[in-house]
Amino acid sequence: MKNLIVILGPTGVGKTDLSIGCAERYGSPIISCDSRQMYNGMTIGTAAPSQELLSRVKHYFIGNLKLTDYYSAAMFEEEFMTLSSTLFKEHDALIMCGGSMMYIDAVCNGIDEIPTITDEVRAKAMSDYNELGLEALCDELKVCDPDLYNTIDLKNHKRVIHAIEVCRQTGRPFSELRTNTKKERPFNIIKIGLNIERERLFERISKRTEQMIADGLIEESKTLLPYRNLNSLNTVGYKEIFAYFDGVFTLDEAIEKIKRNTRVYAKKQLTWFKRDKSIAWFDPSDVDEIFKYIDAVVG
RNA sequence: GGGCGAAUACCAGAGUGGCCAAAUGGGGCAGACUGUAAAUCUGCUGUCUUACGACUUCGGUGGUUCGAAUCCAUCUUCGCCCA
Repeated sequence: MKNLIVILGPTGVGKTDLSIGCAERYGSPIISCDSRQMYNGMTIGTAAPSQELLSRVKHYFIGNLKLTDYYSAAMFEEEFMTLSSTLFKEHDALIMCGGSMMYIDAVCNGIDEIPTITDEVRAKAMSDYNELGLEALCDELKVCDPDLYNTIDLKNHKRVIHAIEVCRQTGRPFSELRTNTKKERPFNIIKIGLNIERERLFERISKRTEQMIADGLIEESKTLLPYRNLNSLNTVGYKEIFAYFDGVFTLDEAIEKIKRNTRVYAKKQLTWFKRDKSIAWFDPSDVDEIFKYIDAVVG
């Protein structure tokens, strides 16, 4: 049986360093699982692996998308499955590393088959939301998918809009498309969760943010400014700098906001991961212990 | 030395006799999550494990009042003004 070693954890905990060590030990490339590092041109702000690391170990899904590309967890699942089936021919173990919770789950558990929404349906739903309001969409959902209406977070417009899009496009209730089943994978999954004391994590986040500024985050943001309205740039690190360009924040304020929003993101990641009982947690500095744990499974 | 103004929960800041454990924002904490997820959304945030409940708060002290964060006296600190 092949093994997928998943290295996950909150942002800034030290996943990249460990992934390099693991990759070299198990002779695997690294399959990144980071929804923002996939975009080309966002390297400083997303703390993407350095050029040096990239040349040392083969990485997938780093800078492979254009800022304008549409992408989703389901697409990642599909691409991952294709890629891994190829790579497993030559490797017994593969390393996947990243903190995008939903992408990790899409790979490990699968995600239901839902048609990609067409531009027309999407635009119509968006304009309905803007003109008629969230309540109107909720009313529509109540009729076309009562089950979902009763369980969905009706205050979360993104979810409601998407539900409406699916119902309209398929002519069927969104909830019917949800199978609630975990997909079988042709490989074992070993989840290594990395975490450290919160205070230390926040300290690292703070330092890393300062480093990003020193490394040229502002210059990088300048080149990305024309794309600021794209979803890819709705990303911690860039939006705050854009606000600084706008004069909304001073630079210091923007930096503080980045640190704070990164902390919030890290906490959100931990909230998500906490639910997953299949994760084995380690301190990233306990490398020997981590290797021991993986060796016991991989053999 | 004299005059005026301010003091509110972690911070900022509303409230100027009962509807006030006290608006709002920030921050903090917790949570949700099946298609742009580093997104989006929710709850809690004086104490009492839970409260439709109880108890302690609005610089200190003392008073007025059935009732005070709100009124009076006085003290302390801070800011401004006249010396």
